[in-house]
Amino acid sequence: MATAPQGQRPTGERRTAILGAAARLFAAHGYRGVTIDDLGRAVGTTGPALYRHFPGKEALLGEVLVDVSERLARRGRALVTGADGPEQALEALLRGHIEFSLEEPDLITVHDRELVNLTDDDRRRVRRLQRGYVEEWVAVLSALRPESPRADLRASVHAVFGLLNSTPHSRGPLSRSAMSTLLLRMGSAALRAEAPPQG
Amino acid sequence: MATAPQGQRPTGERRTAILGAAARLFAAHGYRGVTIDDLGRAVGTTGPALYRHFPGKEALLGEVLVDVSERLARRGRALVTGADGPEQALEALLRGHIEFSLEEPDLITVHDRELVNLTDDDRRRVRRLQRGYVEEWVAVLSALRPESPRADLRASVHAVFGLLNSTPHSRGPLSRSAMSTLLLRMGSAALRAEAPPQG
DNA sequence: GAGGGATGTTAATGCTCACTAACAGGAGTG
DNA sequence: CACTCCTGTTAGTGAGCATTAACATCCCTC
Repeated sequence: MATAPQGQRPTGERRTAILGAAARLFAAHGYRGVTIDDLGRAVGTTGPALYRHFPGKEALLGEVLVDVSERLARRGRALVTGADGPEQALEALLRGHIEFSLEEPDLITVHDRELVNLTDDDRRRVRRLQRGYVEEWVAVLSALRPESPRADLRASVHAVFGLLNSTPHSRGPLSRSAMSTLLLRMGSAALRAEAPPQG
Repeated sequence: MATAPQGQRPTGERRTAILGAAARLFAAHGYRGVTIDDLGRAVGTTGPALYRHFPGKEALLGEVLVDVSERLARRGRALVTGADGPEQALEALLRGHIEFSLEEPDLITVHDRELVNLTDDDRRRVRRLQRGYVEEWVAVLSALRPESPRADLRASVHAVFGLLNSTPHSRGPLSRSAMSTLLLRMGSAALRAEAPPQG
């Protein structure tokens, strides 16, 4: 009646539009604060139309989170293997993560906040991917300071993620590039400071 | 029938028990993932008994978040005014925040995550308190490096909060004191690194 | 020992919301 | 044209859950 439902191009462009809207809305209102109808409206359809593309709301969140986690993990691996030694690898990881968090603040927000709303199965999957990404960082750090216990390095990496992921909440009036510089500087200082007093 | 509802001591101890359970459960399952009945059960009553102590679920969340924010802000102010110069003030702020986040990880988690579920009114209140706390840090930093724009300092402070607040997610096998040392070291390195290239 | 306030209990009530049913129309294919 | 996907639409349906009603008990004070 309203808009004609024109046939879709080979790529599920409606699908990706839904995923985008989901990320944006989940970031703004939280998973439980967004209804199926909200999501439908955001992509120009009604709520139930979503079920033509996804089995349900949980699956939607699952796909968003698994996808982010995969992208981060894949990118991390690529950056490390492509780098020329651990010093460079670390800088590449920092720059890559910062770029991601400035580019996709919604995904970062949802990733941090909605783990609790996943299916057990999806949560396991996301956790595994996260672990892989963290271990990528830990391996690089460990090459730089072999004397530090892995547990310390792991905690340091999580701490730096917290620092870098603060972006969605705090960029304020700073330009993207100013924020990027600031985070790079702070992040690498934090990681460099992590060595225990003695040796 | 079951347990006798003995008269309560002058302090609303049931009240504080409820607030404690709320913080714990909200941290574990998210605000929307916790029902009134869950909360009642957690303090040894049934759900509706809560309404004898709080007007509703939203008010409960509001009280938890306003309370944390007030405690942080008050403590921040006290530490700064009691300190001997900005260098010491900064260290006191760092130590204070770290202690808080290690002591009350649930409150930190909820504070970070559930802002979105507050009443507009409560959200405003919490935001104001947060702003006050941030400005406390910014003022100290600004005394240390008067040439840095406030906006940069503000972003730096948020970033360091992200770093320090990573604790609930990442402590792992580290002891409290090891984690505390690590965070202090990383946090102050990050803040010290924040100065822009030139001057 | 009667009255009242504080605190609980169980049983509604009513709303929100994910999901399903039933039906419709366009696009490609023979 | 007839058939079949594919993707929509509107109108249920049923569960979950915050909140309220109605009623019970204990403690305190007079």
